[in-house]
Amino acid sequence: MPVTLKDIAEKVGRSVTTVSRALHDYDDVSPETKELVRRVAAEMGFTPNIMAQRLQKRRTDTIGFILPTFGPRFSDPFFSEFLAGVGNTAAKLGYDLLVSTCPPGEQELEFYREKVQSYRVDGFVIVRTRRDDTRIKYLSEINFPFVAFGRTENPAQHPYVDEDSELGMRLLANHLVDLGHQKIAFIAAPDHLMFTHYRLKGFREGLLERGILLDDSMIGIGDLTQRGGYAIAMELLDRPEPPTAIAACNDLMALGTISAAQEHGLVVGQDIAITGFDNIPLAEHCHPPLTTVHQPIYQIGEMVCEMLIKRIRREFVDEEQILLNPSLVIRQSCGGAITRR
Amino acid sequence: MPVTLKDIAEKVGRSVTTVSRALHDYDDVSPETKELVRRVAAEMGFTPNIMAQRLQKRRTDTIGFILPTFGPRFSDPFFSEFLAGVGNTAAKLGYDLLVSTCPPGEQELEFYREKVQSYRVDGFVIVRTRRDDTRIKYLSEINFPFVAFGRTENPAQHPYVDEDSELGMRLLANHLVDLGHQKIAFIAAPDHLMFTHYRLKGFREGLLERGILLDDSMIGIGDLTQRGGYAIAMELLDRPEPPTAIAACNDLMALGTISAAQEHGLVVGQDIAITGFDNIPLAEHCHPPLTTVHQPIYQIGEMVCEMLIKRIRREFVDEEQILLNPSLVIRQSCGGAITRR
DNA sequence: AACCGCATCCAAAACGTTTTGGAAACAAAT
DNA sequence: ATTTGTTTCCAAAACGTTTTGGATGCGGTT
Repeated sequence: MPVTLKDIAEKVGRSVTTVSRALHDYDDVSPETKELVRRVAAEMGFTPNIMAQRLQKRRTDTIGFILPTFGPRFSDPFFSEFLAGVGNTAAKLGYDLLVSTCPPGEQELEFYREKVQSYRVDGFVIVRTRRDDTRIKYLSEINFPFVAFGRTENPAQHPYVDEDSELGMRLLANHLVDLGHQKIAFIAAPDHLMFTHYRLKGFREGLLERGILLDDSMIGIGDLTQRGGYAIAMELLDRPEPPTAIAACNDLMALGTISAAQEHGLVVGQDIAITGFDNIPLAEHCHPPLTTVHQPIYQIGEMVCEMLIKRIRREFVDEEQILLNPSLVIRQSCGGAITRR
Repeated sequence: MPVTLKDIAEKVGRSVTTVSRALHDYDDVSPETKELVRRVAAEMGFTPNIMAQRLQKRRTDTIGFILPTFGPRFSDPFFSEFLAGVGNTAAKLGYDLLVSTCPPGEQELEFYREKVQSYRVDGFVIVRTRRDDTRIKYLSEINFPFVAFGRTENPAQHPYVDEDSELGMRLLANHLVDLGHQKIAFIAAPDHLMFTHYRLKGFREGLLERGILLDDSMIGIGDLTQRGGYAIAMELLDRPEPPTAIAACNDLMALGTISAAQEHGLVVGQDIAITGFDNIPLAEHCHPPLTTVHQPIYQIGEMVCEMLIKRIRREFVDEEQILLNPSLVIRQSCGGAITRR
C-alpha cells in the first residue's frame, strides 16, 4: 500500500538507486532529475520505511530508557520530568525513545542484554545509579554507548551528568545548625543508591563542620516515597526526645514528613524544620513551601540525552563527566531561627 | 560481529531456512535438527535481528504514546503512572513502547502522520481526549489502530477506556451540599478537554439535584497544575463573599487550592472544604488528606494497552468501550458537616 | 584517433529475517 | 512398477533501503 522507492523509480523512469541518491542530494544526480524525483516523491506521499533504513544502516536511531522501578504504583515526579527532557531532546535530534520499566535486580541485566543483542537501541540512558552498578559495568565491558544520571563507585570512569548533592546537603546541614537546631534527624534511602549515599555523607559532614555529630539512631531508611517518609517521621516524632529538624533525602519523603508533623500538631517551619531535596514542582506549592536543594531535572535529562547521542555518533564530547553545582532553595518549611523547645 | 541465522546454518550444516524454522518450532524439521539448532544457537548467543524481522513482517511490534504536553516543566503524576501501566503491559505482551511529547496543536497531527507513514508504530495510545479530537478523527479515517483513555464527542464510536467522571462529580457535589455548603466554587480546566467537560457537567448537575445553581462567576478555568489551582483559589478567596467549598477538577489543582486556603489562614476541612479528582498518591499524604474521586490510572493504562494490542493483532475484543464506575474517597479536606460562617 | 575527465546513471549486492513452493528420499499401498 | 504419502530439507524471493563498483556518453585534449 505505501509508496516505495521502486514506485517512484517506475514513475520517473529512473532506477531505484538514482531515486534514493536524488532524495539524499548526492551530487551524481542531475539537478533536473533531483527536482523531478523530489516532486514526484512529495506528490505520491513517500516516506521512507524506517525499518528498511535501520536494517541497512545497522543502527536503530533509538535510545533506551529502562525505569528501575518497583511495583505498579510508582509515581515519582522525578521520572516524568526527566523523561520529558530526554524525550524532547531525542526527538529534536531525530531519535526515538524506547521506554520500559524493570525492577532492579537479577533480571534487569537480562533486559539490557536482550535489547543490546537484538539491535533494539543504539544506546542507553541510565538513572538511579548504584554504588556498585552492574548495568554500568556490563555496558562498559561490551563498550556499548550509555550516559548516566549519577556517578558510581566503579573506578573506571564513565560518562555522566550529576549534581553535587554532597555539597548541597552540606550547605543544608550548615543552614539548619545556623538556625539553632541541635537534635537533627535524617531520612535516608537504601545506601546502595549512589545519590542517597552522597546526600547522607554531605549531611553528616555539614553537621560536623558546625560541631554536631549525626546520631545513627536519628537516621531512618526510607523508600523515597511520601508514604515511606511519613512512616519514618511518625516514628521519629513519637520518641521521647523528638528532633527539632528533619532532613529528608528527597522531596517526596519530606512531604510525607510534613504530613506526619502536622498530624502531631506541629506547625512546620515554626515548631519543627523540615527539608527535602530535588525541588520538584510540588515543593513550591505545598504548605508550608518546602526548603530544598534545587536539581534541574529537565535540563539534566536534556544534557544526558545530548551527550549520549554525541557518543553514539562518535562526535566529540568536550566534557564526559559533568558535575553541577546545587543551589539551596530556602522556603518556609525550615522557618527562621529556632526559639522554642 | 553478532551471530546471524547464516552463521548457525553454516555451523550445523543446514540451510538458513531450516534454522529459522527449527527455531520457530515448525513441524517440518526433525526433532534432532531442532535440538541441534537450538543448542548451537544458544551456544553462539544468537538473538534475532529485530529490524530484519520487522521489515520482513511489515510490523513494528511497537506502540506509540505521544504525550500532549506543554512546555518543559510538566510533572503530572498522572502521566508517570499511566505510562507505567502501559509500558509494563506492552513489555509483557512483547511490544516496545515509543514515547514522545508534542504540545497539542497544529504540528501534533504531523507527528502522528509521520509515525504512521514511516511504519514506526503499529498503534497508538491516546490520552487527554478533546471534545473534537483531530487525532482520533485522523486515525479513524485511515483505519489505524488506537485506543483512547477518554471519550470524544465524535459520533463515530472509537475504542476507549474511561471513567464516568460525570457521575463521580455528581456524587461529590451531592456530598458537599449534604455537608451544608451553599456557596460553592468549581475550578475547571479548558472546556475542550473532554474530561473537564464531563466533570463540570456532573458537578453542575449534582448541585442542581440538591436545588443549588452553580453560579458562573464561581467557576474558574485552571491549567491543571498546582500553581494554576493556587492562583484561581487565591482570587476566589479574596472576594467579599468567598466560597465555603471549592471543588477542583483534578487533584493537582486541589493541592494548590489547599495552599491558597492555608495562606488565607483557613483550616482546611473545617473552615473550608476542598476536593479534587484522580486520587493521585499525593492526595492521601497531603495535609489534610484530600477528598477526591478515585481513578485507577495504572490499571486503566494496562487496560488501554491490552485492548490496543488485541486490536493490532485482530483478536476478538469483547468490550470496545469501557466505562468504569468512580468511587468517592472521603478524607479530611472536606471535613464533617459545616457549622461556622 | 586515442585518451582523459566529467556528468549522469544503474545493476547488483548487501542488511537478516520469513515465506513460498517445491525437491529428495524413502516407505507403504496399489 | 507405479503411485501415494510422509518426512525432512532447501533455493530463491521478498521486505525496502543504501552502497559498491562500475557503465555510458560526451566534450575537450593531445
